[in-house]
Amino acid sequence: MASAELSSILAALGRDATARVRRAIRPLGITAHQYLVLTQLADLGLTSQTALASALGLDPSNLATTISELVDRDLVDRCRDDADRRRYAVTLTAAGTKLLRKAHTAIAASESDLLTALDPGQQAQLHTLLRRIADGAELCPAAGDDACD
Amino acid sequence: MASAELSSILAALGRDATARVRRAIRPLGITAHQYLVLTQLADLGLTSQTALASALGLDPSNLATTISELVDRDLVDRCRDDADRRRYAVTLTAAGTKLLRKAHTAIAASESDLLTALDPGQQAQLHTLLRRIADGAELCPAAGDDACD
DNA sequence: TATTGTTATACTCTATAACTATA
DNA sequence: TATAGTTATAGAGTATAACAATA
Repeated sequence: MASAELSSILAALGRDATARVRRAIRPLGITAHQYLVLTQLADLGLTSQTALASALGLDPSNLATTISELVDRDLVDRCRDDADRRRYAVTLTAAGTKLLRKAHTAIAASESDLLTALDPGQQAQLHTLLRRIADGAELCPAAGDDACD
Repeated sequence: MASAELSSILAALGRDATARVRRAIRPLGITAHQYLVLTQLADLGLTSQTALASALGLDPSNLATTISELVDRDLVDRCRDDADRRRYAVTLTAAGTKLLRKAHTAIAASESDLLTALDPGQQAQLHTLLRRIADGAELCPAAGDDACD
């Protein structure tokens, strides 16, 4: 990775990070996609699937599948939005919240060796820079409407 | 991506970066994997497949497939290492070098909007931090032996 | 016995198009 | 006509195990 573009470095580190996440959460019985959705739901509270998809950079068609899996396992709740009945309103269940907490712990433990190369100040700096790119690039915040029940 | 671990942010940005690379090089008729291998070969000169695999963080079994595809298209050259005949010695061909140059150009053009969120100083900083992680984490440099012909 | 690389296979992820239903 | 979501499908990427050849 000697003289690569930013895209290539990000792609390589991203692949490594994804593999790390996958290994860490495998004992919990969820995939990386499922974990991503749970995390995003925890952040956004209640949202539509389109909002979720664009926030995560996933294709809506794939998100539909992932959410169905999570609903089947009672980790998320999906019901029609009364204000716009095309939409679904999606939220975490108590079980989903609980499992997500376990996942966070497992992942945090697994990334410690990633961070040993940086001192705390550098870690914070990196976090800030990455977030700035993520926010600026294409991840639209997307507002969650109300509804459900 | 409000309150996520470093792994999650890296995974998300990595996915985006991979998609960006894929779109950029699609007109050239190569996959992201193939591009990665070409890039790495340009950096390392002549190497074994094991060295390549560990440098890229790819599984050797998948690398075998990718390299075969590249050999079929005459973008890389693969022949047995005389010093250790288990090994292959892999290099870029002239055609591979040429195609790689086009790919670099296409990718550089496609990542400009990624970088608008950061000023030049921050871009350099980010590059440094990511490289430090990449070097420290698990990407072993791997020495390329001599051989071929 | 350990290492280099291959093949086969199963699973996950990505991307597209065609579709339903609501607006 | 446009938007939210679904289904189906094909292609790309990831992971594992079993194997051949060489060291």
